Amino acid sequence: MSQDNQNQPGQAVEPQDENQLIALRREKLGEMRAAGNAFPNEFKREQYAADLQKQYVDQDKPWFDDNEVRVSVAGRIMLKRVMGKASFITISDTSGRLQIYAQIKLLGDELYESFKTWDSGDIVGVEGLLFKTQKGELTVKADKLQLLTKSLRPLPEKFHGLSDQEQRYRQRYLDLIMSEETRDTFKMRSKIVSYIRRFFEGRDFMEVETPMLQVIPGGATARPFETHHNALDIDMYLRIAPELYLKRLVVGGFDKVFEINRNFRNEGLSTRHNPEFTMIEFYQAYATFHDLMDITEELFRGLALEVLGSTEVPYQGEVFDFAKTFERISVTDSILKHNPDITADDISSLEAATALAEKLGIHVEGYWGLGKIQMEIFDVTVEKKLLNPTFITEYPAEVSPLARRNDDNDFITDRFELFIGGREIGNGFSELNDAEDQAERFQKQVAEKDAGDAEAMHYDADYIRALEYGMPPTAGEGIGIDRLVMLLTDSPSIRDVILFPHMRPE
RNA sequence: GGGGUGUUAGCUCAGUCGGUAGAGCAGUUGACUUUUAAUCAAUUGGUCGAGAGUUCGAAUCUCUCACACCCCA
Repeated sequence: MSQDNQNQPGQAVEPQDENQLIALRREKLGEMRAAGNAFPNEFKREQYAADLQKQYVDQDKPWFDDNEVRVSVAGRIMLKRVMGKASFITISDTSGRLQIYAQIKLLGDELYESFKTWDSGDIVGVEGLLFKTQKGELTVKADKLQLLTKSLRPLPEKFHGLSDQEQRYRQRYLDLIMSEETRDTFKMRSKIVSYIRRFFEGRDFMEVETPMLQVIPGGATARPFETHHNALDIDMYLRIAPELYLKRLVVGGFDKVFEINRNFRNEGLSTRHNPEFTMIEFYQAYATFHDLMDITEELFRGLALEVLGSTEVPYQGEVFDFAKTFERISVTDSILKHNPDITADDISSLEAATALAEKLGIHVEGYWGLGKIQMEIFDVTVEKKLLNPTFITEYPAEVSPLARRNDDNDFITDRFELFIGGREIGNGFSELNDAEDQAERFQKQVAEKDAGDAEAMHYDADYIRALEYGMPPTAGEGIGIDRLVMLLTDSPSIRDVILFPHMRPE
């Protein structure tokens, strides 16, 4: 709280969207202030709504006549039905909903009259005995009732809720109040992250934290956010990936490490892109990209079973099968498989591939090699068709500056990307641990940067130095958590799985 | 960056051919002691996203801008 804020309680700054409804609630709050402490905090909540619903689901109405169950619950008033000398309200706490019965007989005239002025959205504490209504709904017969927090703003319509998407993203708190579906999505997200963490911990991986503020933004090809460190007087970047730091740790002898954290990329916003997004990256020494594909299948299958209870993953009208072995197919084979009119010759020489790319409407830059052009053709003609989980392998070295070259074919690397629902979900490879090759690849990246590729990598001399000490054969992978959560929660937009997605300021 | 759609009461939405701005919910007042989106009666509430233009007259037609959503690059 700002110290120079001279405003006294109750004389708050006039909000711009003040209206009749808010004004009246402010008046009610004013009366509460005059009557004593308007924001009491000594109420002790003892039970959660959902626990009680679960615990007493099998007890019938007469049971409660013989068994006194006294509870103390608290939550937000979502529904209110006043019938003269008795009322029902439905409150919502973090676990679920519970009905409260308020009678003038039990509460007394004064409290009951006051209660009738309370509004939906207000937060209340309730004590009383449990019973079941004629329709069998578990209800608390309130003998103590206290308004804990006055809500000054009216809630959205009780039946339709908040449907304006912009408002749901900008005022997520309101979306969470109104939508069980939204609450479930983020509970699911928490479960997913928790499962992933346990999965790797259970395999002796160590969780680490590496710099988010980096002097050289490395580990991926993307535009970084720039910032400045005043004391050191140097420009710094928000990280686009943790990769190079995690591999330094493998050099240091931490054979199995993982990090779940945010990356930042200074790019456009879309249903699949948010400027900050969450990735898990994990690295395992003495493993290959084949091992990673096995681990990934195991992880995804386990996750689906854990959070959905099934290996069939419904998504936007499709169903993806996580039970079957994930298809493994090379970049070039996948192009041929999904495009009967494209021949192997069309994509095996720079000239032919360039011609094909241009026919597909791709703007080919002069510095692109065959590998880059193949990937562009793949992006346009294959990616969207990869619905069931598919590992695409044999990525060109040209577009894989950190991956180990294939022993039999140095045009390609021991790398894969995982696609589900037509979207890239993961990217992994056997790591390039040849310091001299890595130095050359960095130099090539620098040349591409000079040639106009703003996303090309910087030369990271300390990373080369680390590799020169020797990194054991290692494989590493990154998985986009947000896109994974989208899949498992059947969410069409990345904004639906990020609590506070980035929007243009109001 | 390009295209499409949208923006009307606190919320969910109507608004015909350009002719005085509508409903439901919420709110307010009254009735009602087992309701279930309670019900019944009455009633308050509007810079129609912003600006300009056409017109006797614009929520409605035209243009510009803002924001959002969707599609494409």
